Amino acid sequence: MTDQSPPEQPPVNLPRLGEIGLTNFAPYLMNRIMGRYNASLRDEMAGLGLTTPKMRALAVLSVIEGPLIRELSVFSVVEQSTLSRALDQLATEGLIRRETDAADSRATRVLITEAGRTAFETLWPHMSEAHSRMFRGIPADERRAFVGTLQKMLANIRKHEI
Amino acid sequence: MTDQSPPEQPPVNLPRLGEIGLTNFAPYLMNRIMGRYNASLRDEMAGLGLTTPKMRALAVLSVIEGPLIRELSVFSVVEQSTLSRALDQLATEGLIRRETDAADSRATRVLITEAGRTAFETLWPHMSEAHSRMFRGIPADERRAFVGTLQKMLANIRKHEI
DNA sequence: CAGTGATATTTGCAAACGCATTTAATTCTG
DNA sequence: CAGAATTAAATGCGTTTGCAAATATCACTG
Repeated sequence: MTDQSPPEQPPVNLPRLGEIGLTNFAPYLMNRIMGRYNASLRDEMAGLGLTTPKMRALAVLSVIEGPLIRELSVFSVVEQSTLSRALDQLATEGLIRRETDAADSRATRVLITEAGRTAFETLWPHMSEAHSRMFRGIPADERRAFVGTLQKMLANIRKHEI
Repeated sequence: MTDQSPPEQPPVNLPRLGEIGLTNFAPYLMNRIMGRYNASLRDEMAGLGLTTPKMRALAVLSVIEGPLIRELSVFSVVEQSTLSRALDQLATEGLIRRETDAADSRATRVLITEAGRTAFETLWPHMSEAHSRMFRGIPADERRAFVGTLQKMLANIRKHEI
């Protein structure tokens, strides 16, 4: 696998990570912030018998009605086989139910149950609080700009996604 | 542990996630973007025999000289026991070496080797490219503002950290 | 419309993970 | 300064993860 046609970039010297500095490198900062955010929710989730994949599925399902599992996998950022097993558990606990798609019997749609909504609503205040903590002291217009940039970034990376 | 003095917020009705909308909720967007970013690096890393924790450790070590394992755990956003085992592998492969701290013989400092630097430098162009892709079409001043906000956010959540 | 290739989901399995505990060393306290 | 409490790192162990393969269904092609 020899790289036989380098796109347009001439072999310029890339700035090194050390020159940029860790704390100026957006992916590093984002990983670090999200690591903390996710960790801060884990305790709360554990108390509700939820894991990160289960919680993410519930969160998406609280907003999107009856997606296919493959779609849910993208939206919830959970690998599909992991999601499949998370859904097994959620179904056993009565928080979601699976329903074969009417038009394509290979496909499965996922529906949140009332119990599922309730579970997510129990968790939501904690997510909301973690969110507020993260943005503490950051003015509304800066928050808006930040989210706007995130949306552009998502558009950039989802080119070949859903 | 009863919350005995709610800060300033009266028990207002929290806006629901559905009202905010997934794609306006920063943590969701950040998780989704970083999920893609990390996944896009995984193939490259696999080819080099690296996993996410190993890569993160190397990345930090390429910038920070000889941190304690506990510090490296925070900087690299890898759980300490996971990091301990990742370092075992990196040491076996000759990419880092551990050195007992001179002043405290409980503690261990981690040093990157030349081979480690080389390995990271092989990966760096791909990280850099994933970074560029993420920010494609976003002007420099918007990027700067974005990173500025991230830095504030990190400061908010690291209150009780390093 | 049989056969080949794609697509949706699940499952087998080995590796990775993270919590809790252990081991080792340091610091604090009376 | 002995003993208790704390801190750093490693390890035991059950669970989770994610890749690859299997299963089931659908779409396309000659």
